[in-house]
Formats: sequence, C-alpha cells, structure tokens
Amino acid sequence: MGIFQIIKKSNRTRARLGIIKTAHGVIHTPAFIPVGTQAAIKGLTVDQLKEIGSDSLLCNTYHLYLRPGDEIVKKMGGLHKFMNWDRPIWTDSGGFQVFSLGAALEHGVGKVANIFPGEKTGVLREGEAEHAIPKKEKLTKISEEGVEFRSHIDGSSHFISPEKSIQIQENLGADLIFAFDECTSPLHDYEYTKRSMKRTHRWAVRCLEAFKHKKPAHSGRGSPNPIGRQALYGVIQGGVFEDLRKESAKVIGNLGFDGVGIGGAMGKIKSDMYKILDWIMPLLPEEKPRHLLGIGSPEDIEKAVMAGVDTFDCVAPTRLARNGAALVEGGRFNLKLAKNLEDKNPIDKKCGCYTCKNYSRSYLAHLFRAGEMLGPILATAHNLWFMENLFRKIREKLAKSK
RNA sequence: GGGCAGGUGGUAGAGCGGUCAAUUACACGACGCUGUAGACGUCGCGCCUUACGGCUACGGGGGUUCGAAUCCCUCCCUGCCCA
Repeated sequence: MGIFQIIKKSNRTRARLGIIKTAHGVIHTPAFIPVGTQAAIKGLTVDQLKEIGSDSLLCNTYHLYLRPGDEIVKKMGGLHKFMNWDRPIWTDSGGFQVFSLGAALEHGVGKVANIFPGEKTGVLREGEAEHAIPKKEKLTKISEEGVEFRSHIDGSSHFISPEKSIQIQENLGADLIFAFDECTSPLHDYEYTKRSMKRTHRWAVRCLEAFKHKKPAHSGRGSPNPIGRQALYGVIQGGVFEDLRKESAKVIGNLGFDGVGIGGAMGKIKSDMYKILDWIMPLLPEEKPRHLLGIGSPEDIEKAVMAGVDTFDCVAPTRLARNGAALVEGGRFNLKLAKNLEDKNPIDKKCGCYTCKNYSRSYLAHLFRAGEMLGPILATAHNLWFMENLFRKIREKLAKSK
C-alpha cells in the first residue's frame, strides 16, 4: 500500500490533488515544505509555523549528523520530540551537500546556473575545474563506496555512504526520507553526469537494501502510517540531458521506492527545468508522490505543478526573508529600502499574514537597518505564509477544476 | 599669555615626499540568493564620463621641490598642561 492518495487529477495538465499519509498526519498536496536544515525553521517557533499552516517541514541529514549528532537526536526521542513538531518531517539524505560542499564550492555555482564563471559558457569536463574560476577548495571526495566530507564546521573528516545515510535518517526518525545521491553541477558535462547518475542508481539500490532491514517506525499521534514505517524516496538525476533524465526516471521510478525525488542540476535557464520535468513525468508511476528537490521560486511553482510535481522544498523563501526580501505578487519587495521608512503600509495590504496584519513597511525597514532579529522573523513569517497561501490557492483551484 | 598634541572622504581612523582619489572598518546605496558553510554575498560610495580619461581634493593661505595629505612659514580651529 502506497503512502500517496490521489484525490483528483487535472484533465488539462498533469497536476494532481492528493494527500501523503504519514505516522504524524497527512500532507495536502501540492505542497510547499519549508526547510529547517538544523531542526529549526530559522527564526520561527513551531507554533508560528502551524499558524502559517505548514503541514510538514524538511531537515537535513548531513547537518544534524554533524551537529548535534543523530545519536543524540535519537536519544532525545527523535526529531519530532526534539524539535517539538508533531506533524510530518522530511529529511534530505545529505546528497545535496555532496554538491554544495563539492562542485558548488569549487565552481561557485548553484543548482540552476545562470552565471558561468570565467570564459566558460557551457560545460565542464572532469578535471577541468581549475580552468574555471575556482572559488574555494571543495570539502568532498566521491568514490563508489560513498562520500568523504570534511566538516564545514571544524574540518574533521566524515564518511557517508548510502547505508550510513539511511542509518542516520533512521536515527533522526523523519517520516519521509531520501536516498543518498549525488546532486551534479550544471557545469558537469554529459560524461560525468552519466557516470554520476549510474552511481546514484547503484546507491539507490543500496539504500533500498539498507532500508529493507529496518524495523517499522512507531506511530505518532497523527493518523496511522499506512505502511507502518518511514517512507523512502529515490532521487532522479541526469542533469539537463534528455536520455539520462529519462533513463533515471525509469530506473528510480521502478525501484520500489515510496516516492520519487527529482534532483540535480536544472540547467542554465528556467525553461531547462520545465523541459526536464516534461521528459520524466510520463515515465513515472502515477501512484508515487513526486518531490521536486530544492525548487521553490513562486514563478516556478505553477508550471511544475502542472507538470505533475506534488511537493516542493526550498530555502529561498526563508533565506530571502532573512536577507530582507519579501515575496509579493509578481516579485519581491525590498524591505531594507530607505524610502520605506516613511511608508505606513504593510508589505502587502491584501496579505493575511501576521506580519502584514500588524506591522508597517516603515517598521520592518527600521528593524532590518537596525539589525534587529525581529526583522528576519517577521519577514520569514510573511514569506512562508505567502508560499502556503500560494499552494492553498493551487489546491483550491485543482479541487474546483474539472 | 606660555608649552604640548592634533585638524584626512558621512563617521572612526590609516597614510608622513612620488606606486594617493587616498588602507581599513562602520554607515549608506544597488544587485544577487532555488534539497541552507548564508540574519549572507558581490559591487558601488569626491565630481564629470558607458568606458578610456579628465577635474577638484587631506583646516585656510603662502612657500620648498621635477613632484606635497606627507617638509617649511603663517593664520584659523580643537584638546590637554602651566600661568
């Protein structure tokens, strides 16, 4: 029995309305999942997050393994108890850190690379990194067995394999966990991306194997988990290459995971990502929930939902908030601008969030300029409410549609 | 009245003959942020110019020098000490 129940499918697009069932309650999809890497949504209490309406949140395996340590979290009764969040939790496998502490550091790029270093306008062959403008020394070393990380905190060495990632994630005790993968860089060429993808596939099999032997998870207070254990998502890779993406979709989609994550480099421009989604969606089993890893700019959401994505996680709304950018209809609003100091209006008059109901642009500008922590807090509450509201509208629209 | 120490860009504070439109920090401004090494980063910040470059500048004035924020004289101002 699967964890996903489709309530309604759009006739015109691949969009689905559904619920993901976990031991800590359901997630109404399509859904945005706020990211709380270190078992905390930066700046918000869980009560604030509940008031915003988030069904679930996502934490990070690598970060929690390093600090405070997954064994500690386990001793404290698991992530839910540790962070006082009784709704569903996801954990990312650490696969993204293979990228963010590796190629991303080295090349100075992100998942969606619209800026290429130096003269390079295209791909990067393996070993060619030194010709690009190297930003910093990478902290990872990848082998068939797994990935050696040098801790970004103290430089100490750590080795994470697919088996280790699963074990850490079991200790953490999230409801929905991810297979360990390598998130490749948009600068990687076809050959490297292909070899990496094949390895990610082998790692996927190893994750499933390690996962099989795990004991059923004890149920939380929410509705019973239909599968009586954590749910494991596999991750599709393949960069921007059509044959690789399709191959990965078929392999990961049929491996016996509970859900499918779509990860990796999403190309140079936005349209690349939509192309990738269109390639892989027809190849994925309908009954499995699909998660688009790390994507969540408002402008990306609707198209991805129509392409058939069920859930999204993204650091952008929370990070942007901390950096002084409020999400508004059609773009962003810079909270730090001096001219805001004389503006009595809220960020958005039509917004129903706590921040907009109670505070002016003037006050927010003051808080940010003064370096008061309340600024990022109020901005985070606004941005997450904005995302939640965006998805609520998408769900309502799907529910009403024919 | 006498002695000493100082006056540098929005602020603090380097520089003490050429490499100085002037280190650095803060402030200010613009931009960026997509599975969080991020309440962060990049850039700008005398004037004109897209740029090359030009112009005006280190309290005021006057000198020395090929060349002065840097040396000399003088005036003004500030702080401390003695009368």
